[in-house]
Amino acid sequence: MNDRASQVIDIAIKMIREGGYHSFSFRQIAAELGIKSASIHYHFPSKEDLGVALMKRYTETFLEYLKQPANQKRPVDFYIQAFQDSLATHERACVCGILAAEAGRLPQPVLDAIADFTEQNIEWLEKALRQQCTDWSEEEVKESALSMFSALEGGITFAALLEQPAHLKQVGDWLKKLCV
Amino acid sequence: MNDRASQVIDIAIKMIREGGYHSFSFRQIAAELGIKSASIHYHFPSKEDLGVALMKRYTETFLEYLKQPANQKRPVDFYIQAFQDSLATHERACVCGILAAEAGRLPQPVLDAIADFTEQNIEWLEKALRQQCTDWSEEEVKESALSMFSALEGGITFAALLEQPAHLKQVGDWLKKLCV
DNA sequence: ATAATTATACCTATCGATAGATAGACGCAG
DNA sequence: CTGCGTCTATCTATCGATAGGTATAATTAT
Repeated sequence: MNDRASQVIDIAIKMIREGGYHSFSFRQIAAELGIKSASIHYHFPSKEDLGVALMKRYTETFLEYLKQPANQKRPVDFYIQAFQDSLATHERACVCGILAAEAGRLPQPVLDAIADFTEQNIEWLEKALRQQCTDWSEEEVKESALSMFSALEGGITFAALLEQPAHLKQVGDWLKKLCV
Repeated sequence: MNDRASQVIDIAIKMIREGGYHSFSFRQIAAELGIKSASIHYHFPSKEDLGVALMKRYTETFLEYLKQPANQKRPVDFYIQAFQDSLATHERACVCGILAAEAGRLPQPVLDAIADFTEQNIEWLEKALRQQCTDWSEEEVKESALSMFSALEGGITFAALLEQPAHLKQVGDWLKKLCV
């Protein structure tokens, strides 16, 4: 992955945060880079290819962020904080949640990449819950991981919509209370 | 609101469920009705007008549904069931959640209509929680209403994405356990 | 009661903008 | 001199929106 391709992905992700998959175009990305749209087709033959590449990078980046040492003690709290940090930085919802909402109009390979992000996040949360809530049953862990992920995705989406980071903070605090 | 305008809204809502605000066009709706796109502009001068009208109808319909007598005993459980019913019927996420994900590219009046749906839902949930969990503090009620709404919106979005209604059911069951 | 007017609901045709995508040429670095 | 990265130029398709016309129904005025 060379620099240019990486720049293209950066801008595409930024644009997806603004309004989803159908809100970024090769022309707009090219314009921002000072090149032509045909040059982007050189790096990513189709929009679908760019969509998949972008989702893979997004997943990698997010999982990499979660590896920070700060998560050692209370990993669930750290995970919740990651959502709040993302909202604070970008003032927008999670790319995965945004794309998930467009499911019916996305190419299958992109859908697969989104599902992969979801799966990996829930797995990470399950591990975190096993570590932080040692007395929980395996069933409790699995159900909670799924539910917490849903709550955070919904929370960040509506916090971004209403331009109220406090909305997500309340959801986060509420979730933290549940794992004592 | 005459028949034709109502039919237009029906189809637009159906198409939004498939892929959001930018996935329905006047032409496609017209084609499905056997008329021309210009005729839809007669009923709704701009796409923004249609978007607002559609969100208002969606909000009304949903709140009307919640008035069913079945909600008397355990209104929170009934609210959760409403999301599962919607997923079972349409096999798609909530129109409000879908549009919320596109926030950055939606006309302000449409955003306002979405925010209105959100606000009314959370208020409904607060009332339901006061009724069902009589020993909760007002702060608990408010935080829980917000969080439950977020969890259900996130849950239905990802359940639709993964084509796994069980995902939403798990979130619902998890939420029900929290209000004993 | 009849004529004139207005409203309704659609039509055809077209606009400018934008989308994703492709073909073929150019310059430059190794 | 080969090939990577970019260019120009263009294609087809679709978008929201508008102008202007038509036929029918309802309303109003004479």
